[in-house]
Amino acid sequence: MKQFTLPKRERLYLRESIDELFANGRTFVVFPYRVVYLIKKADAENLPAPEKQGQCAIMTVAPKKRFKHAVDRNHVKRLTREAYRTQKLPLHAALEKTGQTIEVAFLYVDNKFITFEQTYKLMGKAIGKLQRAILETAKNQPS
RNA sequence: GCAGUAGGCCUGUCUGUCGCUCGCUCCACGCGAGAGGAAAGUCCGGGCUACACAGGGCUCCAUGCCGGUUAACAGCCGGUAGGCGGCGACGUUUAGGUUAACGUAACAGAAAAUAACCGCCCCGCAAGGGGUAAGGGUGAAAAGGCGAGGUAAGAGCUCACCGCACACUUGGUAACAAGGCGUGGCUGUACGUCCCAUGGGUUGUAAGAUCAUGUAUACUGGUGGUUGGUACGUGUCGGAAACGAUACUGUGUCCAUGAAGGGCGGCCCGUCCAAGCCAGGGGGUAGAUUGCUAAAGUGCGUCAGUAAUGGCGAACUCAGAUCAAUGGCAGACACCUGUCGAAAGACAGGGACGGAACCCGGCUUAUCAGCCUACUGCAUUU
RNA sequence: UGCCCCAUGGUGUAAUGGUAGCACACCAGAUUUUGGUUCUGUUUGACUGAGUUCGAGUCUCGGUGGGGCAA
Repeated sequence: MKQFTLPKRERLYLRESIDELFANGRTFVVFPYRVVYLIKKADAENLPAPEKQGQCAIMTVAPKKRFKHAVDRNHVKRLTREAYRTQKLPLHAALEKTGQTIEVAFLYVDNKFITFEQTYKLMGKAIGKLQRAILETAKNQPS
C-alpha cells in the first residue's frame, strides 16, 4: 500500500474552502512557517465525497512580496510539500481515531531559503502541534 | 605567440528510490510522456476571439536613405551617403520633402535676420549724415573660402581655383557614384508647424463557447381569489325604556390566519389583474467541460539566391497544469578551478541566468563554464 | 496570466527644451527668564544607463523600483 502520497484530493483547491479556512481558521507559528488550520467533525452525512476532498487537505503559500522570482516560490512550495508528504502519517492516524477532518495552510513568511533538512525538522514540529490540537478538540466536544 | 575584431554553437550524461501532472489500459504496486534559450520584460508584428462597421472626407497616432525578404513588423538580409571612435579588422550614429509660407532660438552679443557696437572711408568747423561685412569681440550658430583685379574704403562687384545648387553624360533596379565641354554669382543653421507616401476600429484565452447545484427571479400555464373573531350598522323578535337574543352576499387605518389588495365613475352581480401556491422556463453565480495545443510545426537532405528567405523531397509528433505538475534524497561518469605530484593520479570545491499558462515571428534584457570559423595589428621563426 | 500607470529635497507638490520653484519639516540666529508662537537666514533634490539637441527634470530607447485593474 502506498503511504507517502499527496494526490489532489489531499490538497486545498476550492475557492470556498480556502475562504472559509482563512476566515475561521486558527493559527500558530513555527518559524519560518505560519500554520493556519481548521478542524471539522466528520459526520456520516457531512462526509465529503471522495472525489472532492479527503479527510486531510493542505495548501502551501509562498508570498510574491518576499520571493520576487517564480522559480524561488516554486522551490519553497516544493520543499514544503515534500516535507509534509513524508511525515503526514501520524496526522492521518489521529484524524482516523477521533473522526475529524482538517484543512491546513502552510505560509512561508521568511525571505531566505532554508535547506531540506531544516524544513524536514520544522515540519515534524508543526505536525506534532497539529496532532495535539486534534486530540484536544476531540476531547472538548465528545461525540 | 601575444593583443584584438566580427559571427556562430552549447546551456552536461546516466542510474536507483520516494512522489506529482497528463495520456493509454487488461483498471494494478502497470506502461509511456513531462520547462527554456531566453519559458522573462510585454517593446513591436500577426493568427484566433467577441463587439462595432454602407461609402467618402477631416482629425489623431505610428513608420520614414535605397533594394530585397515575410502572414506581418519599428524585425531581418544586402547596399548608399555624411558625422564620430579605432594604426587596423571594424564599431557606432544620422539621413522622406520643404531656394513655398509661418513660429521659436535662453544668456551673451550692435545684430539671431529686410545686420553697423568698435573699426575703415567720404561729406561736415562741429553736432551729425552717408557708404562699407576686409578686421575685432559675443555666441552652439554671424551671411561661401583663398588670391588677384577693382575701389574713397569696401563688397561675387569682376576673374581664376576650390566648395555649393541645378542640368547633362556614363555606370547602377535604386539610394548614389564618377566625369568634364555646361548653367547660376550663390541658399545661414537647428527644431517645430506644414507637405508627401504607407499602415492603423476596439478587445484581449481571466477573450469567447457549452452544461449548471443552491439562492433570488423575467416570462408562460394552471390554481387561487377567503374564513373566523371583535366592534359598529341594519333587519326581525322580546321589552315601556335601557337593553337583550338572533340573522346578514353589510361595514372597518381593528385582531388572527401563508396570502387576502386593486381596476371596470358609486353599489351589487359579473369580469380582469395583483399577492399566495403548483408546474414549466430564460438569463446566470459557485463549480465543471471546452478554448488547449498537428502548427506560418521540428530537425534532415537537396535546389535557387551574396544573404535574409523560398521551392521540393522523405521522416517525426514533441508539456498541457488551472490555489496551478515537471520535485526530494542518494550514487556514478565527464567538464572546470585550487592544492600535492616528474607523471599517472589523489584530495577539496564548483555548475550560471532562470520555471510553460492560447499559439507563432522578431526585438530587448539576464547568463557559469566551454567550443568553432573568418579576419586585423604587433613580434618572431623558416 | 493578461492589460495599464507612476517615479522631482526628509514629506507633499509646481514649472512651454534655456539659472529647478513653493509649502511644511530640519539646522542656525533673533525675540523670550525658559519653552512655544513669530521673524530672518542656511543646507538638503531630478530612480538608473544610453541617445537626439548648442543645451534634457521635460523628447526617444533600455533597465530598476513602486502601484493599479480583470477580482
